[in-house]
This record gives sequence, structure tokens and C-alpha cells, in this order.
Amino acid sequence: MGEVTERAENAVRQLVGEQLAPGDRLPSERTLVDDLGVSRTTVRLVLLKLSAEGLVRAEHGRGYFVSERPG
Amino acid sequence: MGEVTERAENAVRQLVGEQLAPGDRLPSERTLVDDLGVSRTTVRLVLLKLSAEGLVRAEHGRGYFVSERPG
Amino acid sequence: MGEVTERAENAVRQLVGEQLAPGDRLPSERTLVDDLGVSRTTVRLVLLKLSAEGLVRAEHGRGYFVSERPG
Amino acid sequence: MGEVTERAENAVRQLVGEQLAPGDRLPSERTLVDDLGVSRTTVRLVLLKLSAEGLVRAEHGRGYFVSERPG
DNA sequence: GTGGTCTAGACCACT
DNA sequence: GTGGTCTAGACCACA
Repeated sequence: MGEVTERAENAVRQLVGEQLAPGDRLPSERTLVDDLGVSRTTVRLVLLKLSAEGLVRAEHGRGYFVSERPG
Repeated sequence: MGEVTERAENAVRQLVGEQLAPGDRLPSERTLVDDLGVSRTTVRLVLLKLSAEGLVRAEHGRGYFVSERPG
Repeated sequence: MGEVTERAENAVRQLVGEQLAPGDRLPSERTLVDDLGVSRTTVRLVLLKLSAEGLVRAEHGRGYFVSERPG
Repeated sequence: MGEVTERAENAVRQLVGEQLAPGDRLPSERTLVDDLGVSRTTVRLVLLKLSAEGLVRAEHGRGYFVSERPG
């Protein structure tokens, strides 16, 4: 995993862990693209990783949400 | 066609083929939204497809009805 | 215009004149149906009248909004 | 088909017929949203119709292209 | 109170 | 950064 992706991942992890509560919706993919200054591919790579960890959960057409049971 | 739409399509096909008779009225779009747990857009996509096939026919202000000649 | 429609009209007029500001969105047609306890036909009749007066303006798919220049 | 969609359809037809040549790429759906002032749903409805007619062809991840054989 | 049209914006699959 | 799928919910036309 490259340097850019790693920085994006840490930014999203921090957002989820420190600024959001379980059940909260994350910023949209396109908002994260703008805010983090990375490509949509990179954003999705990060979100897919966090989804696999169970930290967040995607709902088609609605958004990403912070999981109730992290892990 | 996506996974969600496909499941909804199968549910409506089964309803039309097994529980309703020619001339019967289908549940309203909004009822199907509740019963199938999908958006109205997805419900309409399915009903439009079945209409194009001639399985059902829409009547503005009245509802959807099972066709007399399926096919 | 019947008694029921008149009561509904007065309720919406009061809402627009006293509780909302120019540019604000009105409650949706279906919300007004529930809140006023009248049919959709009655609600639309009232909103059409207020639109004709220039008090409110409809935007398809978005809602009704209080006009900037009432009248 | 509604009034808004019809206007959008005519605009795209004119673009395809008068300003683009076979093989040319159309503006992206999101660009058309901005240019035509309608929602992406409406844009897609128009493009789906023109695709069904064979006037244009969609390529996933690449864009819409003017067909070689219009019709 | 139904089907028809339209808005706004999300995630997904792909290049 | 495109097209593809899906959500949510608004007003419109009709019965």
C-alpha cells in the first residue's frame, strides 16, 4: 500500500474513531475525494479495507456508516 | 440489472404467476416498496419491464393489472 | 369552496404567513394531508390557489416554496 | 414522457445530429446534468432512449459515443 | 390514493 | 472519472 493511500486511510480512521459515533454516516466518497485530495479509486480502496475490518458498513444508495460493533 | 432489482423482479413474477389471476390488480407501487424493502424507483423498473413483456398493464390512477394474454 | 377546503386553506395561509419566511420550503403535500386530515385533492386545490396568487411556487421534485414577492 | 425530459431529449438529439460525428464521445452524464439543468435520472432516461434507438452507444467506464450507423 | 415525472445524491463496476 | 444501480422523497395527472 502506497504512501498516499496510507495517509488517506489514517485520515478516515481518525474521522471514524474520534469524530463520529456508531451509526453515524461518513462523508460521501466524492466528498472524501475532495477533502483528502486523492482519487476515487484510492478512497474506495480505503473504505473497502475498513469495511472488511468491520469498522464501517456500506449501504447502497445511502452511504457508509460507522459500525455498532467495531471489529 | 442489479442484484436488488433482480430479487424484486422475481418476487413480483412469482406473485403474478402463482397468486394472481388475469385481470387481478397488483399491489400498488408504494405497497410493493414496503413489502419488498426496495425504493419506488426499483419497483417501477421491475413493473416497467413486466409491462414491456406484456405480463402486466398499468392504468394511470387505477393500478397495475395482470394481463389476460400473458406474453 | 367547501368548509373543509376553507379550513385547510386558512391553515396553510397561516403557516406561510406566520411561521415561514420567503424561500422556505413548505411541508410536502403528503405531510399536509396527514397534518390537516384532508385528502390530497383538497391539499392540491389549496396549493394551486396559493400558487395562482403568487404566494407560493411549486418546483417539480423539490417542493413548494414561499415566494419572495408575495402577491 | 414529461416536458422536462422532452426538452433534454431534443437538446441531446441536436448535439448528436449537428455537432458531433460518428465515433465522437458525448459529454458525460454529469456534464449534461450541469449543461441541461436537469437531474442525472432525466439525463439517463434520455440517453437510454437514444441508445435503444441505436443513435448512441454506452461504454461502461468510458462514456457515450455516437454510433457509426445511426438507426 | 393510484401511476407518472423529476430531483438530489449515495455507492458500485469499470477504464 | 466514466457509466450502472439504488435510495429517498418531492410534485403532477388521473380516477
